[in-house]
Amino acid sequence: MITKKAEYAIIILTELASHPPGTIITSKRIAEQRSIPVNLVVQLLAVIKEAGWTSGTRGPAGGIRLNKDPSQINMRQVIEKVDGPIGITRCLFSKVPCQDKTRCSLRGIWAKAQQNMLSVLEEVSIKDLAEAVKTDY
Amino acid sequence: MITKKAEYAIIILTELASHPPGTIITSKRIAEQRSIPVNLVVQLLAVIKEAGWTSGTRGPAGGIRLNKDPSQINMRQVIEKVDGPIGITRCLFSKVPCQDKTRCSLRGIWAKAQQNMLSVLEEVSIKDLAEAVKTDY
DNA sequence: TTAATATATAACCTAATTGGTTATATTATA
DNA sequence: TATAATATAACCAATTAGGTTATATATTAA
Repeated sequence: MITKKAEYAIIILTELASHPPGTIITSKRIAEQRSIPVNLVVQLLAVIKEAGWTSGTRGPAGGIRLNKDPSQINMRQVIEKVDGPIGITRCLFSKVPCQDKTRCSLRGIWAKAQQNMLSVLEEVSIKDLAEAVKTDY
Repeated sequence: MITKKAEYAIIILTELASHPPGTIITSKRIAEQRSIPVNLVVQLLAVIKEAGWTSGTRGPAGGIRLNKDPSQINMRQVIEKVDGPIGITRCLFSKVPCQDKTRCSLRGIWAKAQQNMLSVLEEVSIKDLAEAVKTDY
């Protein structure tokens, strides 16, 4: 399952992307705005930063800035960065198909089902999400 | 994630469906044929039986018989019977959408991604799987 | 220079889930 | 009546999810 942490990470990036480019926002503010535990925001921002999508400046007046064009970050990328590789089945994590005939027939089906799911998530960017939120106002 | 138990259940039904209609097979034999722990086969057959797909006769010369046309059982049905309702995200389990704007925008996307996945699993029946295995020989 | 504010990083914790095992009861046949 | 089979329930260890706690480090303003 896609974890809540991955969902939070998407929301955090969306919050950053819904302000003018270059805007610096504090973790605390993001947490308040989106009702996410502050500690989790901080924890997730560390992972997000690892991907190079944001950078942070410390001290008073410090905060987080979005570094990458949000139209170039899609949902799948964020999920995989936070949760690791996606697999709807244990089977899809192993490189080698197993020996059992039925199970091998299944592998192709799992893969197709998963790809159908992922293609939706690949088509939606953080920018799309930020705009969708704005139009809701 | 779709559990190994659900996958096992699919394999068990496929094994039953790959013999002439009405054939009685023991749990032990299914377990050996498909390399599944016997205890798990027994446990899963209890769930499968609940759905009315099979019936068992006890005693020596007893075993399990497939009751339903395997073309009428699809993968999604089996998974949901064993694992319960499917949800790629915690969010999709709650009937009510949450308040946060970003999260509500996400809900529709999760739902679409999940439906794309499920439609694949709905299209494949136990009969399809049993035939796929046969043609592999 | 020091207090306050903010990110950065790591370790820890509890509850639920997964993938199974164990134990026991029941039924039917030889 | 012994044996082979299903039926049912309880149990269990390892992993994961979701989050907290603690501490270090950098920056600014007074």
